[in-house]
Amino acid sequence: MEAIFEATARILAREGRAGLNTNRIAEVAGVSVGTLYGYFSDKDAILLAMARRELDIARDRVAAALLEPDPEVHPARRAIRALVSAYNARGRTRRILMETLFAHGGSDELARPVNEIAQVLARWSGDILPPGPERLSTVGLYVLTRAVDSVVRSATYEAVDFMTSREFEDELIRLIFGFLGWPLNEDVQSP
Amino acid sequence: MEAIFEATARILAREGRAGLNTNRIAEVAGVSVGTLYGYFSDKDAILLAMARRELDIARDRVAAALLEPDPEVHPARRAIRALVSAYNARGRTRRILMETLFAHGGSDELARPVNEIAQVLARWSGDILPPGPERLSTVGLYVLTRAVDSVVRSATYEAVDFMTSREFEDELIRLIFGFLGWPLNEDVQSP
Amino acid sequence: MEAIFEATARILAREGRAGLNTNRIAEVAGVSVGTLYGYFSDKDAILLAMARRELDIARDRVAAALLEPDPEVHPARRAIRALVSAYNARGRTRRILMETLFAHGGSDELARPVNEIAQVLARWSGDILPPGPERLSTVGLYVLTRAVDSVVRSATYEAVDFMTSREFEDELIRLIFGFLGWPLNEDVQSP
Amino acid sequence: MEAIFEATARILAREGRAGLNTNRIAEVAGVSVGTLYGYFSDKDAILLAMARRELDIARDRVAAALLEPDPEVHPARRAIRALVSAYNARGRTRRILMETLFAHGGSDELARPVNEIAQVLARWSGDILPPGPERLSTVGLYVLTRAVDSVVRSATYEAVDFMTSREFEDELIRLIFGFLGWPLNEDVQSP
DNA sequence: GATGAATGAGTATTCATTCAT
DNA sequence: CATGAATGAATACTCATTCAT
Repeated sequence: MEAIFEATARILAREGRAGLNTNRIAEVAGVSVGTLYGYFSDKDAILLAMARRELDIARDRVAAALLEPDPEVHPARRAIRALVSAYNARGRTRRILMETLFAHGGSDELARPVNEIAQVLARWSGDILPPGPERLSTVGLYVLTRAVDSVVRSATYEAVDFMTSREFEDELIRLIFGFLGWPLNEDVQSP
Repeated sequence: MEAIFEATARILAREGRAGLNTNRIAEVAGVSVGTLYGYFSDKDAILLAMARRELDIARDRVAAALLEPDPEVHPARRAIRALVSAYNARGRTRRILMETLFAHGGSDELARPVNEIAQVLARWSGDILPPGPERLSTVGLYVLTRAVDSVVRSATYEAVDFMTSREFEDELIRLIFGFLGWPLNEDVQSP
Repeated sequence: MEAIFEATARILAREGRAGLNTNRIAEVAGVSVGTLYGYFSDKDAILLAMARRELDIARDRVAAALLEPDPEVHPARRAIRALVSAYNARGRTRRILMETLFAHGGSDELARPVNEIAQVLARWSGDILPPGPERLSTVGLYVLTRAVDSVVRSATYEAVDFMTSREFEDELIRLIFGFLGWPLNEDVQSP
Repeated sequence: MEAIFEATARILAREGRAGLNTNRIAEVAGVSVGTLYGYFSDKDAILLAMARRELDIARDRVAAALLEPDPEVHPARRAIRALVSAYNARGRTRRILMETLFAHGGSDELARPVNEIAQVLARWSGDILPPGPERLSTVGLYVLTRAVDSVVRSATYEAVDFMTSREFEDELIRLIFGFLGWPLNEDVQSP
């Protein structure tokens, strides 16, 4: 039930995890507690389902941004923008959802979307990266993807004011290009 | 009371946040609940105090590593090692503590130690970084410090097996050097 | 609906009263809750109807056993066998049904079948009992019928291993004959 | 806590099992729910503890009655009186307690006090019973003790009006003496 | 200071029952 | 007649916190 997700998100955003209880969710969603338990086995099941959906949405957006054929903007920049906008929406709610998923042993699930992006990149890097020892190892891919993902995440949670600024974007580009050993000017003109 | 911290850490590590309650802490610490409330105003006050202590310890270690005059190992590598070892200890407990601090609006506090390290670096960069546009802006410093800190944090939470490997260290070095535009060979010989 | 009775009995036998709920009954019976409420006004109505049916069946069997013209086996022994076999089937289910009936103020109903048997005996005793003070008073009849009924019931609930043994039968015969002042040898040869 | 037992008994007597809930018990007992859970692990733990106590009390009274050296009244009659008076008090409450104990698999416990009385009788019967085949077998003892116990129990639950009458007592005596093959006149003069 | 028995507000969850389709 | 999604009152149990000893 979309209404239940909506209600949960609203409560989480307004009052945090402490203000969240099943009766409240039902009330805000405009359904009865019974109905709620008809759709979800558990209080946590709601949070978990939301977390997974959130994760999938972000992954899809980033993947789409990467693959989208826009010659004007460098794919890395497009991916960063998608990531920032995904994280920027529902910051607090998102954070609680991810914590819940994590607390339920979902480290794998949390990591999966990032890994899936990493795979897209890996398949890609053959065509784009200069040959040689610079080829990304598993650990290298890990460091790169986590770095980008977590810097954006941190910025969300700390609610920094430069979150959507061009400068933040540029520094992230520098992080990626620097790591890959690419010359920066290649992207400099991107709008 | 150190016993209280010890007990809290033990419970957190063994059973997670769900298994933590004041009566339990008191019991494990070998004191009475009353005593516990003599030292801490609140249940969360315990967690908060622990979180802050944890944060300070990590910051001190990283700062010490940076400043320590060991010509053999590059300061960046020393800092990374300090960071990894700080995060590697008491992973789960640490995570819960930080979440609690965060949930209490302590984003600033969570960010402070990283910022303090950033300041050490900033003061430093004048001497080390080549002059020019590469000078780190505030945002640049933010991205660099968060990137390193959060990659290590992620690796802890995901319990990756290469956590203490040389390769992981090297990739982090690559992340830093690449971002700063430093040539990698400078550090290659570090033991 | 026979299916409903069947389902209820099965659930009761397998999981006891705690596992019994209307949705479950409907599911196991292969009908919808709505249908269930078409046949019974109430959850308890199901149990009550079952209890009454169970009671009637046992009474009929015992009465039939008493009246059946088998010169080989003494009527008392036949009645005991009928009683034991009635109680022996669906022990747990039966017990819960009777408790429910009782809880609904059905002491009278619970007692009725036993009283009806008592009446059969009373009509009979004129022909069989020796005249005199030994004639059974109301209270006497009560004690005799309850004694036999409840000893068998206890044996069911306690699941004693001699439930269907000849010895148990003999001791019950001794209880009856002794109470009535009949000489035991009269029955001794019964197969 | 005696107050908790008292409250539970009162509620059970007035409103039956349906009206019994932990908050209510606490309220009536004049304590808080928390306190209640300090003394009992569970709602059922209260009922169970009460049931066991009730059982012990009845057993002690009957045993005492049997052993008490009153030459005026026959021991069997004294035991019956003790039993009737034990069952007569708190009929409904008692019934619910025993059902609970039974439902928790306590058939053994329910049977124990009766068996203990049976043992008292067994040790005794050597001195009193005429020698010969009339010696009570295990099954015989079972039938006798259950018969007496359950007739009285039935009378309680059905709330018969002759519960405390001399006639009921006499018929129970007849049940016992008849079963044992004792002549009835032996007890006829008992007051 | 230390103790720990007592408190009671708070919450997840169940399940008999209804009624629009 | 049958269905089964929706209802929501009811209830066992937890645990942070207090305060008389």
